[in-house]
Amino acid sequence: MEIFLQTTAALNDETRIRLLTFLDIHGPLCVCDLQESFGMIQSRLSRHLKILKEAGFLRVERQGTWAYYSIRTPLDRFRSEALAEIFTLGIALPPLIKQTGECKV
Amino acid sequence: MEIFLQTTAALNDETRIRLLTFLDIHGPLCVCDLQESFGMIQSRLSRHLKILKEAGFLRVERQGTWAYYSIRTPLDRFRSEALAEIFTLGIALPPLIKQTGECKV
DNA sequence: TCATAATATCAATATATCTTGATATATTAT
DNA sequence: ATAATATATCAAGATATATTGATATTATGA
Repeated sequence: MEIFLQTTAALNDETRIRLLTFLDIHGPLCVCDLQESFGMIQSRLSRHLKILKEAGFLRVERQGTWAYYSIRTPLDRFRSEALAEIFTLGIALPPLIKQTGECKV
Repeated sequence: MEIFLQTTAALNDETRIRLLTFLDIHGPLCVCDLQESFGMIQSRLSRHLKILKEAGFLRVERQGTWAYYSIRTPLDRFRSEALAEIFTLGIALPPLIKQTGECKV
């Protein structure tokens, strides 16, 4: 029950839905890329990414000080069906702003 | 987006998860049956049933003063996958206490 | 080691959701 | 119409979650 509610809680937030679709489209991105693209402050992003990771949607690859987030594969049936459902919604996303080596955000 | 969040919000509550599984197992039940079985006060049940109905999980058949709630069929892929996921959790449920005609709850 | 940059966590406030008790609505029987 | 029953809704307090700004942690390079 607990793990299921963790999953549904993760899905029950507009910011996290947008992050999931964005990461699914644009592949592994570091926090500062997302920060620039979404115009959000870092602590807010970090919190939402942690929730999505702990709910089993994301994986993190650390490269030095950077943390690259991407959709975890393979996803189980429920999570991948949720992701598929999200894609039918036609959510408007910001353009990707990718940092070139040095971030300084 | 709004409809999706309505669905995830409905799934993001332990009481509603238990109601969903219970209704899936025991078919159409009126509020007073659920009230007796779960030992919950009526207003609480009514509220949760409304949320599940508006999120597309339940349908209601009115028969006189009784309102019979059951799982809506057919469910779309996301909702039925959610229901399937719930069943893998092995949630403990109360025994069904069915009213015999007159309710008086 | 020290400075800098990227990310994570904490504390406080704001917002949303759940529960309860009271009240309202609707249907049936007298 | 009145009374009784089943269900729905409302208002208030309790609990949980989101956002923000500040601080802590971690890794890199001088």
